[in-house]
Amino acid sequence: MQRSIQQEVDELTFGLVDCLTAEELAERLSECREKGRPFRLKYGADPSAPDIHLGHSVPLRKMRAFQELGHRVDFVIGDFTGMIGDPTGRSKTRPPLSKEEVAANARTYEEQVFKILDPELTDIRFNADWNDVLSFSDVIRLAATYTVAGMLERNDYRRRFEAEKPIYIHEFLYPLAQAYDSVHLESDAEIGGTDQLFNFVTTREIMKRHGLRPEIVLTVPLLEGTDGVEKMSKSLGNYIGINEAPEQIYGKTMSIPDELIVRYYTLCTDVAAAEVRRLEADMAAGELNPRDAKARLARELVRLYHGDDAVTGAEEHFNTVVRRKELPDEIAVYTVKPDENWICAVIKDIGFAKSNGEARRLIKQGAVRLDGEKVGDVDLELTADKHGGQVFQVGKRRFRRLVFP
RNA sequence: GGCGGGGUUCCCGAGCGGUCAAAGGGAACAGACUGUAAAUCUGUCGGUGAAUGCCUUCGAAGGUUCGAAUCCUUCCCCCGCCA
Repeated sequence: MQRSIQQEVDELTFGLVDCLTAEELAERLSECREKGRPFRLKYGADPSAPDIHLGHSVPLRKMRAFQELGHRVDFVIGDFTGMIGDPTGRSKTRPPLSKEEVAANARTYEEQVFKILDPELTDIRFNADWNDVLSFSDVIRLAATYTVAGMLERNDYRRRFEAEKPIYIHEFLYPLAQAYDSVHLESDAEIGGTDQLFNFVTTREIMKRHGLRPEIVLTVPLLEGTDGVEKMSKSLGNYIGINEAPEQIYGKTMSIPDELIVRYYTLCTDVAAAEVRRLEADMAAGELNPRDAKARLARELVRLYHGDDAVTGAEEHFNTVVRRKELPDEIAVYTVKPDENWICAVIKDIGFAKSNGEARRLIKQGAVRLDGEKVGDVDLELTADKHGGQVFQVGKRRFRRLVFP
C-alpha cells in the first residue's frame, strides 16, 4: 500500500530548516507519481574537498530519504563553479584543479557518498560539462536575468557593501552559475545547508526567467564541528570523517561538547526522534550521564559507517586507552635507528613531535613514558638491552613498541 | 587619474627605534581534575643535544643606526574612497 503524498512530504521535510514550499513539494511529488517520472533532487558538491564528514552527511542522509521513496539525486560536482571561488568574503583564491584532480576527487566522492546514497538512484554530474561551453554572450544573457539590488539582498553582500569591503563581480556570478546548473538539469528540488538559502532562492527566480518552474528549496542545518562552535569543516580540523577508522569516529565523537549531543543524534543518526527526546529529558533530569549518551552516539555513528562488527572494537579501544589509560591491543612497532637513539630524536622521527625542542618539552611536561614509567631524563639514549620491546608512549594515546635492529 | 588604509609567527590580531622570538585571542599539544578525547584549571606553543649563546622569522631588496617588525629609499602585492 503506497503511502499518501502528505505522508511523504511530512517525512521528507522532517528536520529541514527551510522548505520552499511544502505545497509545491506535495504538488510536484504527486505529479511525478502520476506521470511515472522520477523526482530529481539536486545537490551541489565542492570539487576540492573529498573528505566527506558528518556535516555533509546531514543533507546526504536527507537525500537518502528521498531515494528510499524511489526518487533520484543529481549529485553535481562543481568542477566549474569551484574555480570561481566561494562568495563568503575573505576566501583565498583556490588553485584551479586539473581534469585529473577533479576526476580523482570525483572517485573519492563516489567511494564515500555511496556509504549513504543509493548508487542506483544517483547521477554524478560535472557542471563544467554545461558551463564551460557557454560563450561570453551567453553569460551576459544569464547575468541579465538578475539585478544588483537582488544580489545585495544577501546579508553578506549588503554588509560588505555598506562596510565598504570588497565584493568581486565573480561573486555575483557564482549564484548565477549555480542557478544555471538547475536550469540545465531542470531540477525539481535542491538541497543544501542553510548558508545556501540565498543562492537557492536566486535560483528559483532565475529558473522562472528561463520559463521553468522554480525548484523547491530544501535546507538543512549546518552541523557544528567537534569544537562545538564553528561549522564542521575540513580546513578547521573539527570534523569527523565518515571514512575515518572506527576508533577515530568513536573517539572524536566522545570529544564533542556535551551541548552538541542531542544535535548530533538528531542530525546524524537513525535514532528515532521520540527516543532522542527521551535521552534529552533524562540528561536534563540528571538520570542519564551525558557521557553514556555520548558513548551511545559514538556507537551509532561507528555502526552507520563501519557496520555492527566494528562497534565493540572501537568502544573497547576507547575504554582501554582513554578511560582506563591502559595499553591498546595493537601497538605499531618502531625500529630504533642505531645512530639516532636519543629519545628526543626518536620522538621526532616517529612524528610525535615536530622538532627536538618540542620533544624535549613533552618530556619536561611529563608526557613521555616507557613501559608506563615517566621519563624524566631529556638526554636518555635508548638501547636494545634496556628498552628493547618496551612500550613507548607520548601523551595519553600515542604508542609505539620499540624494536632494535 | 587623485586620496587614504594595509601586508606580523598555524589563523585572527597588537606592536611602530632597544626590555621583541614579538601582547591578546583562537587552534593545537601536554598536565591536573573528571562523568568523557565534555567542561574547568595550569602549562607549552620558531629552530638549534637547551644555551645570559647562535641562527631564522614581522611582503621583497637595499640603506640609516651601536641597535630596526618599528625610521628612510625603491619595488611587489592587497583593499577602500572620490572621480
